[in-house]
Amino acid sequence: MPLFDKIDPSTSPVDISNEILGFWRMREIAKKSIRTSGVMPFSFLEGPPTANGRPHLGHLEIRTLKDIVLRYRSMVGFNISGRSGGWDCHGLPVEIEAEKTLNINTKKEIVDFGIEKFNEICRKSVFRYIDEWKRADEMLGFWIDHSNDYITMEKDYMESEWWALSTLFKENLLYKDFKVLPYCPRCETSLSSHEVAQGYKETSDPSIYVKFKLAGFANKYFLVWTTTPWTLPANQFLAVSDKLTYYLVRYNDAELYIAESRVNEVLDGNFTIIEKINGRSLVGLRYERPLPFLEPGEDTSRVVAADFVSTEEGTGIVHVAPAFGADDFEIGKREGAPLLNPVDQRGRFNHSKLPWNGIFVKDADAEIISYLRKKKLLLLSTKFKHTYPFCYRCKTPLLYYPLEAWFLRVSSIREKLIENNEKINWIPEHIKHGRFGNFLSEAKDWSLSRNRFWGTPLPVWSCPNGHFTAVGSLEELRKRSGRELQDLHRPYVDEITFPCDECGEIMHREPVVIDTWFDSGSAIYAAKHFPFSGFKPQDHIPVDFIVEGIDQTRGWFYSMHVISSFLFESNAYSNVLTTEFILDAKGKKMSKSEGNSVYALDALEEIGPDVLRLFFISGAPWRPKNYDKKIMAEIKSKIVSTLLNVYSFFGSNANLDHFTFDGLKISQNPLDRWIISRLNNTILRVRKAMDGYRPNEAYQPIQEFIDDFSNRYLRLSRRRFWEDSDDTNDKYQAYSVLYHALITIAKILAPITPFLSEYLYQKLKGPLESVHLEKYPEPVYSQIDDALEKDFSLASTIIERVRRLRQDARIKGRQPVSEILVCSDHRLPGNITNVILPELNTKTLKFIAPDERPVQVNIKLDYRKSAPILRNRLNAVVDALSKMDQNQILEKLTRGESVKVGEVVLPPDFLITEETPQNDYAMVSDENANIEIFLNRNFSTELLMEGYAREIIRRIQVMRKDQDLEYDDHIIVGIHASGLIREAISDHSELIKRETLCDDLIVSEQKKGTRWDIDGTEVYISIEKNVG
RNA sequence: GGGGUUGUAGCUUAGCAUGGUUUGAGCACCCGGCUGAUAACCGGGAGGUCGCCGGUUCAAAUCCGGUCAGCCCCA
Repeated sequence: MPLFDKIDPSTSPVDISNEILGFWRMREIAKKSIRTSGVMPFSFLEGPPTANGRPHLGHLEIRTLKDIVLRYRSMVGFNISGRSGGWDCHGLPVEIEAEKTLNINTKKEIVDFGIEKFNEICRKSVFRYIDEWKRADEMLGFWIDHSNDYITMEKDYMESEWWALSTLFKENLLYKDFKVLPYCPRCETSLSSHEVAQGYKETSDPSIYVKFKLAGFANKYFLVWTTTPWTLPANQFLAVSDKLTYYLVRYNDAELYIAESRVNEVLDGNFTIIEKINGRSLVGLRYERPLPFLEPGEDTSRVVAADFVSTEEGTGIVHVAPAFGADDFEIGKREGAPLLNPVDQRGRFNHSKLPWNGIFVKDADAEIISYLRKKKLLLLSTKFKHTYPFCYRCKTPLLYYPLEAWFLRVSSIREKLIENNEKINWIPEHIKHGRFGNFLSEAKDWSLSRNRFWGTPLPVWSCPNGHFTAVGSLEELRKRSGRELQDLHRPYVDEITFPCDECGEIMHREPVVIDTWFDSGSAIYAAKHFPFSGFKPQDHIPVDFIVEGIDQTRGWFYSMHVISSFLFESNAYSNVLTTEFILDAKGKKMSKSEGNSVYALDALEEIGPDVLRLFFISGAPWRPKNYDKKIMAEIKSKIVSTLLNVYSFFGSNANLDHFTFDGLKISQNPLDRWIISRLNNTILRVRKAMDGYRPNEAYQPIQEFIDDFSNRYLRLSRRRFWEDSDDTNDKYQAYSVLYHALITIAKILAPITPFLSEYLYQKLKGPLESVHLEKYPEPVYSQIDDALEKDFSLASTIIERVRRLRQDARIKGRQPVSEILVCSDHRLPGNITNVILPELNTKTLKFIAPDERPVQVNIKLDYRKSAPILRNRLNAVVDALSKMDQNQILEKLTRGESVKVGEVVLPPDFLITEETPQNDYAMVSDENANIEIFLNRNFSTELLMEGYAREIIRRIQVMRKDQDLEYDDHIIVGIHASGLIREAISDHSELIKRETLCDDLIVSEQKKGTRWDIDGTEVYISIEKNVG
């Protein structure tokens, strides 16, 4: 019974992962691995996805990085907490899906249908693809504990949020206010900045220049620009900048005020300047509103100063409608004007005095423009292309609309946010002070409430006298109302009322739900049901490590940071890794509509988890990656196949020799010492990368090691494993090194390619039940030998250069040569020379001093310098020069003396020296390594015959392979050949027999078997397995 | 319009915080070679104005300024 399984090196990575998946499941390795974790605490937090969409490649990347870091930390000896999943459940996107199912699209229809039933549909749709998510996690090898997931729509989770919200309310950090917010008139709700950001689109709007007549003047106007004519009925002020200069100009018989810097842009040349004044002087002037249908309130219709007035567009005079702009609203408030809002919540004019009553505001634009034209108050009307926000779900243009809403006073803790950000290790670094830091420094109050249905209800109750109470727990609710709630969602919570503490009136809940970003941002405490459980925030906040897509800088990264700063005065996480998108093979964004997106399960089934995981760390995760099948193939061949092949080589030979591993025995063989040194250096580099949360920096050292291991160490060591070596000790040591390196690379790779590593570990009969129960390899500094690694890099150079030499000299690699001479600063020790001798296929290799080099020096005239001076004496000098003693001239030249040639005296710089190898030698040099190599190209008949013998051996090996013989099958060979080759066969019959496991070599006269042509000689070879 | 980021061979990339020979590698391509593990390997060839312009310096892929292009975020 062989100890090490034979494997087919071309086994597909997908098959391997399937096999290992079964093994893990059967043995419950994941559980055991978590149980055997170390003692140092390390905490993680899963950013919760919404499972109403299918997982795709980008999710796999993020989950791979999570898994790599956690597996690594676990192997290094950390006790990981928070290794469970989480699901984000609430929000508009979920409601959209439910609306689609019901084929409805207004709030009224939802209410008519019934909030209870509607929310039930939402609840179900949230987990539509959860099985697919869990399947993808399993196939990817993401060891996350799904039995312990936190779910943001569960009672405990929501109760924790209630605690948080009531705490913030009591500290006056949660407040209700009337503000102008981006608002979707179709969905009838305000949108968060995050939601707005998703809906910007290029659009074309009217661009009109309107004349606002100065009160008390017949023909004097302010020229005002706007792209929203429908807001003009609600005009209450005009704003100018007191930092700008304005002109009063005469233009087409009217006098107009306009900013100096805009006059040429807006008016064609036919104007004359009447007056030049500072904006400050305009402040306080009164005007007549162009659409005077509505009562603007006392002390309005005058010019005010404002910072936001710019001269990049418009006229430097801005129309202010406080109801329809955030800046406008602030001015209205500042100037104490009553709010004038003639538009209802569905976006229609709702004032009977308006000619456009009942019309959707955007549709009224055209009519308003023609009204102004009729009144001769329109100077100019064109179209204007710009980006404008649309509702990301229903494509309706958003309005800025005054609403009552609940806010978190984020602006009040801006400093704290910035301070806490300093404690975070951002990877990549630039996000800290770039994208994230910039955002924090202008943090605005968080518009928290949504006038919707499927979300965490705001736990604030109010009474008719304007008193508010926030409820912080179910227990408190029970005490106040005497009722027990099983489900905190609407509509159940809406039914709960209780008397006001202050006035005794009945309190009703404020009928809003909260932004779902507050849900996910609450995960640090709500996932643990704080403060209703034993969870101690000081022990777990900040979380050590999170990783999500870079788009979360304004999403989850932000909401967690804000909430944690509010509630725990701490940063929420201390290390955060971000990822960029996975693009298609051509670098195009993946999208459903383009049909080029790749779903997680498809990729896992086609490519396999290990190759995908390697792909994700094959470059920086925070840079976009192209998902290209060619790259997958390269990764597979360079890493997966190579390792399988090394194992396959090891396994088959080790079995033949009945090898069992009994600890690493490093021989004096430099090859062994070298690869062990390389291995330890690799461990060092990989650990450094992993400790710094940069798994991508581990990729290259690992790949380089595997290359050295397979293509240098093993190639040069091969003979040690199969020859009936006299030195069984050396062979055993070689096996121990090969085994040790293999099992160590399996451990190094365990966090990265968990399946392949496990596969190798099992094949190698590792001591533990699973590689994932192992400790991560530690470098053994005494085994690192940098000088030796340098020697080997010189050895590699020599091998490469000699191959070049042979090629130039047309000497096959199989043909032994008598001598190779190397001239370099550094000489290799004899033991390393011996190692490379067979590879060079030379009888001797000598290191020589520069003066021992087999070169001859030719001294030549430098024509470029000498010809213009020697002119017609040139040929005579060249002739004389060639007849002189070259060595004598050389001596003079090295002393810097001139040389006399016949009658002519040549200064040293007229002569150039040129070295050429002596006749018998071919030469090559490598300037980088400062090395010259000479190969003696004379070879005796003896060497020639040895070469022929190797030609024969080679042919026989090919035939063995063609016949699928096992390594240890013995054969009988029959050969027909003539001439020198026939002689070579009989002279070297022992060599041929040994090399090919041939028991009997019969030289026959019959032309039997396969016909070969060796240097023009016909050779016939037949082989058969010796069964005897 | 503002901020961030990336730009090195057909593709994937290393080098860039600490400037220093001729920018290294892998894949793919062509020619040749090696091979009792290999879908592997080795040598050579072709392929780079290190996005572009300018500055600092004896010296710039690297530092500085500007600019162009892609991507992301914001308005």
